[in-house]
Amino acid sequence: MKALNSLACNDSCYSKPQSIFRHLTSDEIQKLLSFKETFQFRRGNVIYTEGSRITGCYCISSGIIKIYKTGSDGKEQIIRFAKAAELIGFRSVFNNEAACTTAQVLEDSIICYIPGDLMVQFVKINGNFAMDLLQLACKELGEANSYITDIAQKTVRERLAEVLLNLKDNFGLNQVQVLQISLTREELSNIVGTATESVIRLLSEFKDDQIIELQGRQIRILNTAALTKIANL
Amino acid sequence: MKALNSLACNDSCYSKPQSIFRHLTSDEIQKLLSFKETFQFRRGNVIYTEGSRITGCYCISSGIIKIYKTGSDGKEQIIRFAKAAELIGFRSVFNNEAACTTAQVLEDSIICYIPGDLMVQFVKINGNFAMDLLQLACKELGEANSYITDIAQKTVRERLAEVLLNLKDNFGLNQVQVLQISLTREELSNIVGTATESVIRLLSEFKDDQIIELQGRQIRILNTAALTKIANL
DNA sequence: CGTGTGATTGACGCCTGTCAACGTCTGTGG
DNA sequence: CCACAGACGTTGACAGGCGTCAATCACACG
Repeated sequence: MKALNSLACNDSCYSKPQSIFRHLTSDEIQKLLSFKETFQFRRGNVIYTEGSRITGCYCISSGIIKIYKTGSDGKEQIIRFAKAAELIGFRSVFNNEAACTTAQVLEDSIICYIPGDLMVQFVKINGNFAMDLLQLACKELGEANSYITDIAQKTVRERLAEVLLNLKDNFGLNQVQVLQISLTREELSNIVGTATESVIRLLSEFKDDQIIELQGRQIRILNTAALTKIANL
Repeated sequence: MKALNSLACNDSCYSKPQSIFRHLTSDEIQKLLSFKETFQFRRGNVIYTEGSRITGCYCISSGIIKIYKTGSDGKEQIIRFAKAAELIGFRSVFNNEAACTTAQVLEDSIICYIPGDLMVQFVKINGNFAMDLLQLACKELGEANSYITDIAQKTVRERLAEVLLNLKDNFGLNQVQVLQISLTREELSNIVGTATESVIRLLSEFKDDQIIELQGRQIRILNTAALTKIANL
């Protein structure tokens, strides 16, 4: 992890229309700029660890982060990913609790740290910002609820298909239909909630059925419709 | 469902220290009182249905509500319960989306309806209220994340033990250690995320091991320590 | 008393987790 | 330049947890 001059963070944190900070006034933006710190992280770096106290939120300027919980037997469960312009760590800040997840860098990232008391201050004085944060929390809550239902009721096969579709929606495909996120088989299994071997076997089946192509960690999606059908959406 | 004179709702909605409305000013409380409507619901009544538009939140004055999602094969997945002084429906209101869950009455309830635009208005003008709501959403988010990890990684046996412990913490035991919430075996299975028959078999095993006693839907918890051990917490 | 809902038990088999062995690739150090 | 270690991926064997189907029982209610 390396501290950077704040200017190194492009303005994706606060000026883009989908930014969580879009409703701050220009005075508040100035304050944000003067307090935030920008860091560079490399693959594998841990931003915060489950159980640790965190004193602020992190806004992703670039890169990809995985957010996971560690189960009682030590196995990771990936809860979600975060990419550019997304905010992480706010749950612990607002609840004033230790982090309940670990945030680890999947692809080299530039990340802005925003002190928690500043976030709280903005919530209290800027109703529109409060609404945006509330909406963000509620959006994640809705996604979590769907996730619970899926994991509880669907087979591993269905869930893997759904995960591939979600990754496609979140990270897109390149010109040759390859998923624009690189995950190990183990990480895939930690999203689906299954054993690594099961993921490998199912991916092979999908390949045999010409639904996907595999080349190391590159996954080329050939037949979205088939995946949708398998996912039982 | 029967409309009641507002006075029929005791003041648990807004005056108790743990109420979500505890930080409203007296002016705002007056406004809340003039806009809220109070209804009586009976077991089985549906407060709102997945997919429907809801125009406000509901604050439980008394009774117990189950919140569930319906999976693609029609099976219910119970996400959580709500009891006195708890707020439901706020996710849809703030995100301005259709409800993603169904709320159904388990035990006869008195419930206050609060128009959504009033909630939004309070969030925007009262920073402390906004913080409380944000904390509520974040608290549920943290619980949902734990739930995801448990369902993904634990066995049905572990999850059932954990569910019994959670029910004990949420609804308590009476003088003779009987859980103070009455659920069908199917509802239990819809929390755990398993088949009804599996719940029945595991409950019988717990009974054989003298961990619980069963009498119809009454579950008497004899050995909390054993449950904790089984739950692998 | 018939009907319906919920609870229970047994039989059966498949999905899926676990264990083990082996192959592949990359980076490191001698 | 090669050997080796270590991480990751793959495949096979195997068992058992758990879902499904079916039959029966218990109980409440009109």
